[in-house]
Amino acid sequence: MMKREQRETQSRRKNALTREAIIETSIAILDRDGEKGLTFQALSSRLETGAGAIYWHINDKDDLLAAACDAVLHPAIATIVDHESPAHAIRGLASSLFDLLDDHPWIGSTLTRFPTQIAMIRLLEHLGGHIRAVGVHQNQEWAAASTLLMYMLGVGSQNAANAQLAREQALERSHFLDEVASAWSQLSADQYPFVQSNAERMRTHDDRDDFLTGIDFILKGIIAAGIR
Amino acid sequence: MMKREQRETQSRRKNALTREAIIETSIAILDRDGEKGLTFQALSSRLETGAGAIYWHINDKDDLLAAACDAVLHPAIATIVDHESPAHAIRGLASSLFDLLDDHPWIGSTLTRFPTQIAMIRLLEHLGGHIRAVGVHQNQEWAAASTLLMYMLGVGSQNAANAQLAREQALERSHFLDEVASAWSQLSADQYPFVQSNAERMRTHDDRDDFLTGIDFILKGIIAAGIR
DNA sequence: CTTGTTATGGAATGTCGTTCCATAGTTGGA
DNA sequence: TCCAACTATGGAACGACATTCCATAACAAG
Repeated sequence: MMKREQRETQSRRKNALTREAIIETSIAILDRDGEKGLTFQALSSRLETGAGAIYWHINDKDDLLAAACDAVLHPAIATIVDHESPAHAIRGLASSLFDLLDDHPWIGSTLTRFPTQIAMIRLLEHLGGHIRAVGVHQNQEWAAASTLLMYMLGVGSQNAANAQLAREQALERSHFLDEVASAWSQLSADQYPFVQSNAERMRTHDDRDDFLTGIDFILKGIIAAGIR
Repeated sequence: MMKREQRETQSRRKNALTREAIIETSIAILDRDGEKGLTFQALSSRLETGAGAIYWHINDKDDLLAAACDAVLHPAIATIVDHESPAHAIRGLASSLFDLLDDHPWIGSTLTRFPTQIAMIRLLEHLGGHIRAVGVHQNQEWAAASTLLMYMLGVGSQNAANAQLAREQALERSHFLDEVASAWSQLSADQYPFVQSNAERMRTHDDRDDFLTGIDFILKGIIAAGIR
């Protein structure tokens, strides 16, 4: 009766339910229906089993979400190629990560919710390696890598939240941003001159470009702090 | 039967339940017991009423959370004093915001979850005003303000998640970080040289300092990009 | 006092995550 | 071949929760 620990993975039964199958199906549901779509009801009906069987393979829903997150992130991070310079490498990592979080918005909130996940350690490690290659002073390398990571997670969560809100209103993402832009452009120019005058930009801008511009700001700042 | 819209706020009853009282009590519960502590059960028992009465004044739980968020942020942002330079002002705003999110960790996740909140517009407006004062080129002012905001939200969500995990394990925040540091320091130095060698720093570092160092990186990068 | 509106509080509903448990499948030994 | 012992299953049961429903209390105006 001792759950399923780290035992050998050989299936003793045909059509056996496996942890991997559960995670893959979960990812499919998350991608299609978002975070709220992943219920044990939906999961067990898709897997043609009961909730109890699923719990033999996973601890709880948090475990499942963290595993799904890792299953998507791990191979994606591993395949990132090296670049000519550390700065390019960081930019490339950020770029890949953005695309990944854009395809799987649920990762943004999940990754933030379970900070001890191995996926985040791997991200930090990659960032840290490049940061060291840049030649940042040892006292600042941690802060530099953290800053980049926190920024990436911030954008990721934000995109996730936008995707979630758009889904609730059954809107396309672009239409959703259109509505935000309209609302912001109607703000009083006295009270909110900055937001109001930039509202139009919401309609036309490219999230990805803005994100990478932010990465460039941070990189520039890190390097500038280092050479001083 | 048309709920309670924007009608006049005069109470027609003594000991009247008001939206404001509900929000204040919610904030008290959130501060004491975290996000999971805020249930309609807890809320109605504290207010000595029923769930139905509460729903007369609020739309749903999301409405309540957003309102609580705003009720804390609005006065806090408004009282931020001006500083000698725009860069100092941004640093001051960041600093105040950090302390606020540290005192009310639930704001971190709530603010991220409802991006259309007025509170976020106000934050952007403040940041944008200072960014303009710095003299950033108009093409970049939006990206610059967004970068700062995304970074702040990233750190905020992360602190919120840490606080939540610490609460679940009934640990003090410092003990929680201690455990993270221990786990990270036991990582293989081959696979994770950067994280492993910085694990010790987790135990001694000051979150606040790291956060502000990140703000400085970004500011430096924004300014460097502008003067080029 | 009467009537209509505003507001209340608690019961009822439906959806979750999670646990329980009877039982089926599988393996290794007698 | 039969028999335990372990592994795994599926669905019922449970408790917590957000939300809705509804009878009725409190109030204002006439």
